[in-house]
Amino acid sequence: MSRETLLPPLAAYVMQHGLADASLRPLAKAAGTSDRMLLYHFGNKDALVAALLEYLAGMFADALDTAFPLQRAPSRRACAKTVYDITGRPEFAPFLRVWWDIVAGCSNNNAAYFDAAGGIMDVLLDWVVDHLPEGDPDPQAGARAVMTVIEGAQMLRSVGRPDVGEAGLAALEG
Amino acid sequence: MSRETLLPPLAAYVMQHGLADASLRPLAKAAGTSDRMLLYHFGNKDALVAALLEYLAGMFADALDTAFPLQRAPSRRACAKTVYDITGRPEFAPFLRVWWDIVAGCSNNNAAYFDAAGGIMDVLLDWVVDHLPEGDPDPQAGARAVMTVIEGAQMLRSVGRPDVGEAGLAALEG
DNA sequence: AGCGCTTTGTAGCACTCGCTACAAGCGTCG
DNA sequence: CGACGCTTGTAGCGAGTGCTACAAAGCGCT
Repeated sequence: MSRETLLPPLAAYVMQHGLADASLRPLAKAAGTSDRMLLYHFGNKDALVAALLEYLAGMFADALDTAFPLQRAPSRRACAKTVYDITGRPEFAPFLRVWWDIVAGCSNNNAAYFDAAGGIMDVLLDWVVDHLPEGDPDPQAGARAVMTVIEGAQMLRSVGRPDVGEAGLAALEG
Repeated sequence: MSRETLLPPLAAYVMQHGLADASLRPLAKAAGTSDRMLLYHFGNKDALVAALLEYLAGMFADALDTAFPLQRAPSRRACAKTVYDITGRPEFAPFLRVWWDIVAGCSNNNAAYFDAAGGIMDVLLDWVVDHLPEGDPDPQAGARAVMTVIEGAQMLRSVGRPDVGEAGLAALEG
């Protein structure tokens, strides 16, 4: 048993139950150990969560690449719509649940969450840049515009107002 | 002492400490009572939270109207930028902290949070409709586009990537 | 005054939380 | 073999959780 062995089942548990109320004993049970051992391997809960966040960010990046490989979108709007649709698929729901826990943690000034969130956004931003149309006049600005609309639409979908976000997606120019 | 007397100090406490880890005893202390009395007046914690969410939604609507009265924006983009700037002011930070707790709660299938979030989004949507330029060709669609970008930009600001969201705001057409 | 109702205080329940003290098992190496 | 260090189990601590049992105030009513 090591961190590397422990992280996958721990991440699976978090994806199913959310990050906010993941406590040591249930986590340990999910990974087939005891809270005692989690603390032995990670030091304390904060370090565990930090390791978990990093691992989950990697999982998210992999999942994105698997779900939507190399091809470029025909337009900014199409790129945004594609990401929106992909992340709306059931297999992405656990990621979003964790994501909103992370965002909430950021607003409560949790440094680890803040770092993780920034990293995840950077990964997603790069990913969008690489999937923008070939001839986009300003891929950096384009990716930012696309990201903003995607995230807004995802949030609105999460709170039960998908129509609002989808109208926002449709209004994206380019 | 009644619900109406209790709610303001309770809401103040939640705005300062977040909704996620607000427990009965600290809440009661903030309101000058005991956990025993909170349960007496509200029945149980879920009902307390539901009442609190409703009260906070009202506070948010009032705060919006106070911060940005009746005038209309010259463009959709300006309208979005104004809301973004207003909600970036320090006095709105507590609302956003609570807001992300609510969104996270929605992703965890908490019905009370879901209802509150939907209501708040509807209020904000109506507010945006009323502040769009006079001659907007399609205020409903416009407000939705504006909302999507605002929320995306707010989220990106909350996780430490304000530049991304602001580029998104700048790319809003109209 | 005495009754009944609403409001309040004290104390406690059973539980979970993160974390730790202590010791037993374990394989490795001298 | 024995001693050592890495890994693990058991048990528990002190604090906090939502909630409840019980009783005592305060109040208006007849």
